[in-house]
Amino acid sequence: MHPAVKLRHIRAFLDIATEGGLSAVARAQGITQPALSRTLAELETLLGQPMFLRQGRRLVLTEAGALFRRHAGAAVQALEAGAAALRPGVGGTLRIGVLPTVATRVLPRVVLRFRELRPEIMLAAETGPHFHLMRLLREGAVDLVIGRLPGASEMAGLRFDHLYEEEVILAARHDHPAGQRPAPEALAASPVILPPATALIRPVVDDYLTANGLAGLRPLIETVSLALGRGICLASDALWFISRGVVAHELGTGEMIALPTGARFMSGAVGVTRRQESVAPGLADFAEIARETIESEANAG
Amino acid sequence: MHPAVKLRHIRAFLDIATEGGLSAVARAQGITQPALSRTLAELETLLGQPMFLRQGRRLVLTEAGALFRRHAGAAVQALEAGAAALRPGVGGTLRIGVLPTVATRVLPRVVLRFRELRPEIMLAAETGPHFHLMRLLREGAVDLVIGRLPGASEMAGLRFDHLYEEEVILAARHDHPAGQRPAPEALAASPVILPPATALIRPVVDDYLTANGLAGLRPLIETVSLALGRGICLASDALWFISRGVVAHELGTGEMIALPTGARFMSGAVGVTRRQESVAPGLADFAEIARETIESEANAG
DNA sequence: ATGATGGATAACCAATCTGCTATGCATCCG
DNA sequence: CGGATGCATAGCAGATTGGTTATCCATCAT
Repeated sequence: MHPAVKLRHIRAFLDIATEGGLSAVARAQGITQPALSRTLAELETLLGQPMFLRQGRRLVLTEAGALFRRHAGAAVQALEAGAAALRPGVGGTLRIGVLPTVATRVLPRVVLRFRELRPEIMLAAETGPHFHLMRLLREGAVDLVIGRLPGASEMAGLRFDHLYEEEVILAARHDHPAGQRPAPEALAASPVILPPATALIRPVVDDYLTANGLAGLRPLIETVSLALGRGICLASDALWFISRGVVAHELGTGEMIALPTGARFMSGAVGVTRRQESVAPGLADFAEIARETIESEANAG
Repeated sequence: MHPAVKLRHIRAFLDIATEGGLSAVARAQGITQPALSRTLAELETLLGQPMFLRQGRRLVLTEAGALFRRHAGAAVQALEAGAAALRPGVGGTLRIGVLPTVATRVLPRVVLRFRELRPEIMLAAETGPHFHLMRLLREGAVDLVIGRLPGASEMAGLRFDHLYEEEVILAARHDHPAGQRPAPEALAASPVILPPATALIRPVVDDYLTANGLAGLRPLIETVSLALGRGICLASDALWFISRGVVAHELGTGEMIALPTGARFMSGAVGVTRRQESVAPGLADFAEIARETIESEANAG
């Protein structure tokens, strides 16, 4: 691009494009119409082609103009967002929907890091079953949902950024009698906790059970709640089908173990889902911070 | 943002950030070090806080600086891309991976529209089974893949933008004897064409068959090829499990029909998959054009 | 320690910018 | 048709810009 293009040109261009005329914009900006006219003429010269068709006294975007407008708009928006990010003080609220998978391990780090970088933005977390969160997302009541990839049928108008891959495991208390015995065997002998029908991982678990001749198995209870599931597992011989992330902490401390299922069958994508056109304050940063956090962790681990 | 911030400031800032020093940048830009020093100082004043820590004679980005850098970088990139989009002449090549679903109906329109808007960019289309295309995408041999959402396990580092929802249907020639009889019944009486094991929709079809007590059904052949599948269907009583988009044209002309399956079970997301960080020429425009095309079609239809 | 390197600051200045007014011309609306 | 509205062009002027040189100071490497 010609280096003489200035932000002033871009701003003027964008205003004119939205307004559809010079005089109104000029008045609004407190300058005269000729000044603005010249600014626009300059830009068109620098870019090498007209941005508007002069139809009578109306200005309508050329194809090239419309194309450039998109880019220019994005550019200015990015810049403004950058400056806004620096301004201390209130920066609005970023509302995030949290699925259980990420609540234990990933999200705390992301949140802490986010707070460092964007202290002016308040975070509000909403939890619940995925369909609830997806509806909130669609309605605009939350700005993003972080967790497992939603079902394909729910993705219209949404955008998904992948963070990492995560499996469903079969968790038990550390001194569970099944020990290292293969999972199907253990499943027949112990009470089982399944994810509820509303959970994204439930179909995957059902498939596994069917494949191992355990279709129709009657669970002790259905839950993905850490507090509840863990409590039951620790106090009994129960086995729990759950995303690894949910019990990552307990696996780390040795309080719980993952029984070998003999298959890495039950893995799925975890990431950030947002509305495609959303520009909530800090959203882009949150997504990027999440990615960086995962990455650095992967490299460290 | 303070309106006195100029592109010059931004450019200088970005250069300094990458270089890590003033003198080198000043030399490279053909200006003196004091000039650049002042430019930077101005920017920091306008933004309200320092972008660099002066550690000895080294300049290292502050947290705020790093944050702003991301935004600023994106902004400049967007602007440059916009200007580049206007420049007529060679604009590089955008290599797209095409899955069968979109080849018939959606992609032709998108391509034509893209050609209008970005005539300088050459499009090169690659087809094949999805895992092949995903590998090409990952390796950088294609810039995007358009079609059904890839399996979760393949999405690491990728980004997915949803375009529309599409079902798998059971297609047959228009005067098929099964007529409006429910699909499960018809399936027992006719040869069946299934998608190959490498196709994304195969598991979905298998689930359907299992649910209808037809697991293990032996297909006439496995294919998602329009030419082959259509040829066989038209010349026989064969029934074909295929994404609606593949035979959309034939459904439109009445040459083929969709048998009622009594379930909208087999739907899935269609969209654009790309590397998260990719900035191939025209990529963003292609994705946006695809979205607009779908949208306008949805509104029109 | 010491010379070399790199950044900050100050004083200065020419070129450019960015506004203005005046004016012309086309179009739209009664 | 005629007045009002809106864009383009031209000429002009003050403010600003964006560079310069000179100088100082801190740090780093030898």
